[in-house]
Amino acid sequence: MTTFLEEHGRTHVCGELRAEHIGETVTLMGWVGKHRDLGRLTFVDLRDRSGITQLRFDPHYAEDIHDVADSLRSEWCIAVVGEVVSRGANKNPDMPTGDVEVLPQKLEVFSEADVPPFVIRDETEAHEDLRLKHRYLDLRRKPLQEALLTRSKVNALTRNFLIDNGFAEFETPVLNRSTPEGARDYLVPSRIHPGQFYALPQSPQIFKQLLMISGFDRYFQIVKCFRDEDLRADRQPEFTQIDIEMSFVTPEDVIETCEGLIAAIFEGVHDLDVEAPFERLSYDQAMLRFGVDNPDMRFGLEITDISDAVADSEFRVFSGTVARGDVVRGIRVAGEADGFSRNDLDKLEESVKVYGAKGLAWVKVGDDDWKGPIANFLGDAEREAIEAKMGIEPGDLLLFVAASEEVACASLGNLRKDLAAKLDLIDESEFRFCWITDFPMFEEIDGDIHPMHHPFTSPHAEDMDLLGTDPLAVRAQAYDLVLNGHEIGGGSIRIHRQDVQAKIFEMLGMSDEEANDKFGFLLDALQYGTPPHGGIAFGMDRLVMILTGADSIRQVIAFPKTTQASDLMASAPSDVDADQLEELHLRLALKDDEDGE
RNA sequence: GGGGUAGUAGUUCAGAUUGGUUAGAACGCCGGCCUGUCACGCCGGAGGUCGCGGGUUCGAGUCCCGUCUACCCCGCCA
Repeated sequence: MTTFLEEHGRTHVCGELRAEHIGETVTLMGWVGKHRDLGRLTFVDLRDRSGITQLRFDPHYAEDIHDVADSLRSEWCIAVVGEVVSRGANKNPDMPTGDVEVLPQKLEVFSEADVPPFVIRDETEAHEDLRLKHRYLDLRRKPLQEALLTRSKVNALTRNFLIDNGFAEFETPVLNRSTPEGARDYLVPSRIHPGQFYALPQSPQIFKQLLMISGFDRYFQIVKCFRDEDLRADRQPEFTQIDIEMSFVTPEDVIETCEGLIAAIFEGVHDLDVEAPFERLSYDQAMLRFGVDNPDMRFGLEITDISDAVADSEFRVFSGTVARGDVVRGIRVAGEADGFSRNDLDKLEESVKVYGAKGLAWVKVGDDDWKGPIANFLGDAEREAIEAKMGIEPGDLLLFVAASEEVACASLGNLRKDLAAKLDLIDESEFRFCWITDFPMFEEIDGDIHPMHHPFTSPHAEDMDLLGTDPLAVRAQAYDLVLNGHEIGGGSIRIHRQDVQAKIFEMLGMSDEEANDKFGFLLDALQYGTPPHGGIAFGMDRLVMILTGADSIRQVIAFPKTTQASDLMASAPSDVDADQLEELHLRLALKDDEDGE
């Protein structure tokens, strides 16, 4: 006996049939969407990833399959053989295949389906946790199918562009040694080496540099990376980078290549001409004007420093802050003096307190006077000075934070985003790129110096002398690509001189012994004729998220994890057998309140 | 580690302010009718550990304490 599939191959997909196919006999395979039973006449929407075709079961045509047709239920996987016919006067202009329907003469049920836990349709109301538990069903929905197909397209466009531009793709180890800097590592115990561990890569950074030393010139890899840190809407513990490295290049060369790649991706996905070169902003400028190093440039609401204007203010909160060496900065919200109630302003104040601000001072600019709790403390001279800096008009709302530079930036930077959302200032169809350049080489955390990017980043040539005297003033040859307020890529020119690399390790508080233990292979390799090189890594998930208009990278990852880093479908992580632990030379040391689940 | 929001039929929610008879609706599901539907329509029906544990009370979906899970944010993310 032959099976249905042996007798009938799929001739078309469900989104394909048009008026021109009328009269053809076709074989379609897919899933039952809606079935509408009108008594003797039954309509079934047959769905696959290409779209939907309406099947019409009419006993005049095939009496013998009508009972089976009536028994069809949602999400059954079936096949039909039938004739494509016109819908005549009953065309459905809302669907691409709406001119036609298929009259099945044969019906094969491959698999029946349980009633799904949520209805499979484009717009679902089901909560995300339920959908994650049955991800294979959620992935039947069109928005997720489109997102993953876009992701596949980005993969292909990336490979094509880079291969065409002389890049070669290499794989690097997933099982690697743990290195001290950066994020927390995911560790893998070694069975063969008792007590020792591999680490999963946070990025293939050192390996790609070693490939440059080997002479491969132009490397790329689309690669999974792992960081054991807390999750966010745009952060997963495993994520995908488009990893790129080039030899004999300046930052300009890397940037130019990236702009070409991005343009190719946007053209391929959205048929959109991306304007290059992209806007550039130094890190200092970005922090001053936007408060963050990933500014959303689709709207204004820039931040203004008014410290000088209020240094001698009667308003002690302002003058005292400036006297301490901290800053007073503000945002002018044009024409919104009447747009915010006292209650609204209280809410804005709560939102800046999250970032450490003590409060949010506000002024409503009237036609001939300023109003608000602090207005009386601001004299004419101060008002004029503030006006000169912020360009004030009657009807404006002014918002101020007095705090350390760090807190002022963070609070106003995020207030700026909140305001834009509230005032609906963001054009969701716009893609606005910006390079952030000249990052500081180091940042100080609790008195210790840490690399802002990573310890292989090269300082600016002209700042090299500052390494010994004023390390916090040293600028790095590092650049981030920001799109609509998301960092979608970051890279740098790397250190190619062994003595400079050793010096950086030393500055980071690493002894020679420690540096040799952890990075000896890199320091050795740098001794053998290292080309100047640099590169970048793009966050694929974030890029696809923005390309598809998703608001979380979970929507563009086939099987993502929850904010507790769990896979609700596979129930990972999980306990393991005692035998497995034994083999790996591991013994659990759980505290009383940890039961290992 | 911290802050916020949510958890009640299969699903999405209402019910909680003011503790009190039998916890409702819509969608979905099941059955019946229906030959042009495409959010099909009409009639009928089934379906509940009110997240979990404890407490207060004559009585708890409702009040109190604890806890779990999901989401958003801070910290963290070279």
